[in-house]
Amino acid sequence: MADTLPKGYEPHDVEARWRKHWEDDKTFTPDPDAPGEPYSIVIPPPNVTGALHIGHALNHTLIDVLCRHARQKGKNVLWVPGTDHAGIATQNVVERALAKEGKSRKDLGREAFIDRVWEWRDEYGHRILDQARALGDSVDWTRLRFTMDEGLSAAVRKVFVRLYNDGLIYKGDYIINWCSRCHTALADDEVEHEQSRGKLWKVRYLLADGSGHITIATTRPETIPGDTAICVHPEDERYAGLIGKKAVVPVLGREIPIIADAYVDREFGTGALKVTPCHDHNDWMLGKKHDLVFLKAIDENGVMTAEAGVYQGLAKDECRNRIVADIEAAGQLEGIEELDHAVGHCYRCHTVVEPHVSTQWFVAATKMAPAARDAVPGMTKIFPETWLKTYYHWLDNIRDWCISRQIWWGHRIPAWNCESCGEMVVAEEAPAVCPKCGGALKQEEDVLDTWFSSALWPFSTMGWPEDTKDLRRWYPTSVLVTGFDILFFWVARMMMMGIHFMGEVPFKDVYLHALVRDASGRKMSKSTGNVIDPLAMIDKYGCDSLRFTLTAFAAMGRDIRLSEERIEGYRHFVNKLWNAARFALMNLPEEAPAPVAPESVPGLHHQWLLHRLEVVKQDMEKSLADYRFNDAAQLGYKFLWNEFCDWYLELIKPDMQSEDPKRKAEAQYVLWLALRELLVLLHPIIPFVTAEIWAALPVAAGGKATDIARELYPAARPACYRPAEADRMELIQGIIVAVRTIKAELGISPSHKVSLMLHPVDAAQAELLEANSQCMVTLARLENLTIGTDVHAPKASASAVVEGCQVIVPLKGAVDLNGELARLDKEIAKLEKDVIGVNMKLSNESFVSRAPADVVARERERADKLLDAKEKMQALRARFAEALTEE
RNA sequence: GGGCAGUUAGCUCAGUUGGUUGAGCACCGCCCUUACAAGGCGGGGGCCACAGGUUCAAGUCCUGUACUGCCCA
Repeated sequence: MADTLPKGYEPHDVEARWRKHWEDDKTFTPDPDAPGEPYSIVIPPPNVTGALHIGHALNHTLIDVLCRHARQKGKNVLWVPGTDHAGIATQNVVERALAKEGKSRKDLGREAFIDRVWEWRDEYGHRILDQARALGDSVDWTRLRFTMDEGLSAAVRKVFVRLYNDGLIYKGDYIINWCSRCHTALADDEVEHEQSRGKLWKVRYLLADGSGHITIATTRPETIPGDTAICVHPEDERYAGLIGKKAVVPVLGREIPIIADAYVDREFGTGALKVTPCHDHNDWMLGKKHDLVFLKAIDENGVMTAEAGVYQGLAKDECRNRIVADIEAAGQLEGIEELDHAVGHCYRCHTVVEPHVSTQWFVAATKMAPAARDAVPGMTKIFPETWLKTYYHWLDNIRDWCISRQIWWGHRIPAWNCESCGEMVVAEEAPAVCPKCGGALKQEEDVLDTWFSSALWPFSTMGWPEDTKDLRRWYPTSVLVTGFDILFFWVARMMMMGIHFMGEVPFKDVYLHALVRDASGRKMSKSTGNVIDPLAMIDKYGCDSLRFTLTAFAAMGRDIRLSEERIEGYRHFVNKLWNAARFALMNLPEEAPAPVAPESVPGLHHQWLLHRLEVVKQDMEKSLADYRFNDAAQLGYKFLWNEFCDWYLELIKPDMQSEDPKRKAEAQYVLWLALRELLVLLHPIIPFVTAEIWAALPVAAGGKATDIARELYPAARPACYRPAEADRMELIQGIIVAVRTIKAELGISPSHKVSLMLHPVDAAQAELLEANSQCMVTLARLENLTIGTDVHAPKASASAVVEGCQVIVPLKGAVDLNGELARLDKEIAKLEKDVIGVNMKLSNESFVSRAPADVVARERERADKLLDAKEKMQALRARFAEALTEE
């Protein structure tokens, strides 16, 4: 058996083999008719053009941990994989490819272009999915979905038509965010505001009656040709006399009214605001309110329109330069100030976004938001809770959602306009002719926002609008796991759609994880060059190392600072497990050891280990139930390393060498049992290495190795929960550590065998020590051990006190006696400090009378122990000092 | 400008209802003890950002200050 596992863990082949096995075997394809409580998660669909980044790795790891654990709990688990079509991003990619051929999409025409995008999708669109496979995602690949699939597209059309008929979708002229590079409208939250240094120009507008001027401040002088009013605060005394007068737009010469509105911030600039209703969101609102003229001065390409007069045809930036120069020449430029202000950028291409008036389609989010709001936290809980306020704030201030995009790749809006009578028909399938006049129909050119189809993801992936088994079984989903950055884009919108169409929230829990940053806390980005590529990490350190690292750092509500060293560090953990398994295999029989009742195995070390295992089983389950991933990882880490490896494996070595077949068989059985359960506990986090070890462990004669991915979480074994035995074991461990410390601090080689004398507090302790003398001899490396209340410490002895038991190591040979004296003094000083601290508490009248009785009792007990230890140490020191002076 | 986090060992972070501050890495000793040197054993290192308050008791609850980060306008 010993040679079945190589000395160091080699993840490469192991991972490849298990990935293939799980997919071929359809291990993660659930049957809706199978028993078990349903548990489902839909993957946050990655962008089909994307490449797997570390954020995906975190997201998928956490979901996978939950899914694998849910399976272990006997649940019927569905994890749906898929991608979204990423309208703007994908179109950009294909347009760039076309540009290399010297063509534009217009050259191809709509249909040919869309065919071309599909070709691209078929060729490259599976890249990110293949990358996800590398992570070990336990998704059901047979249920793979894409937002442009026929079924999901039908769902989009149905939703659109129903919302339209319910008055929740409408078409109209509004000011929207326009990306002149992507050439499309964007939703409010698709605009990223960035702080940047700009200028504030102060410009004089002459009054039409020649009585003077009013000075406004603007950050965007190129919009001056679109001005249709000047607005001041109604209570601003500086301008009180000007309200109702007319001002003249510089250079253009148009007369515009001076109006008053409390919206104006008197402190900002000059307190006088120029109003450009077509080119600013707030000005749009003022324009509507005051019934102003709407003048479009900049077109959708960022070029000045005819309204801009002499500036017509100029790019807006060029216009800015020219108009500022002209104003200055006219003597109307009063000054220029530096100003930090937020500028909106397109979240896809980072071009500066232009507010723009145009005809668009909108979802009446204002009407749908309240239901989504009220469902939290009653129906859906958000973890961590700190995001609750943000969720509410966004929904409370939501504006209608602009869903039309002026691109071709996506779900084309299912609305047709009659070319004869102008009638508009909204329908799931294309009508043949105009139902009103029989005229020819033409479909809307625009497509829908990708997030519109993503919002349906929790039910469209399960087959809606058909009434499918999957939907009945798995909707609503159990939890949505995603980054907080798409709380609005996605989570809130799924809530609105789920509630409206399914009558039920789309998920019971939402777990928002943090962003992965680099070691110095910066966001990872290609341009900064600080990205950590998960695939490269997997290649280098193994998938389990990466997964364990991400899980161990996934503390709630905190960003993860990741560096390669961390992943490398956790590779050691994976290797540690591997080597523990190698040890087990070397010491286990060919076939599974004969079962014994674990609760009746003699041997304090077995009882201790089994007890600890019970505690860890419980704690880990609790951690995962609370989405405390880092705790779960930590529990596994410490148990494996600091208890199972550091102590238990060492403690059973003598058992394995034993001549007593019963003793050896018992140890083999407990080892086998505990290791198997430990593997199951760790499996959700590190699936590959645990699967490999599991398969290598001996099975009962004639039995076949099973797949750990199908194993159930180990059931509780209450009879093995024995805290009293664990405490006793800890005493033995304490004595072993005390001897090791004495050796280390006195410069005695660890391998040098010393004598040990133990003076126990009472007969019970004496008995316990006797019964466990062998493990002390082995682990503390003793040449002999004397136990008894009558042991007489030689004067020249190093000593310690553990749980009242005096630990005495007689010193001989060239040992640094002064060193021991210093060591004792240090120990005594420490004890003294603690004694004083506890006594201060206990002598405090109000502590004794007001603190709970159990707390006071605990402090009393502690005080007794400390005092006892201190007195014993002082006595031992006194003897030792005598020895020193005799020399 | 509004809101939300964070500030604990040299570094990165845990610390769930208030009840002796923990871990990993780094550091310093000593060890090739036949699972693992990607290892073992031992050790040092923290007035928990600052100032108040509540309490018998505060890293933990409250108020304020400073700095850092994020979101929204």
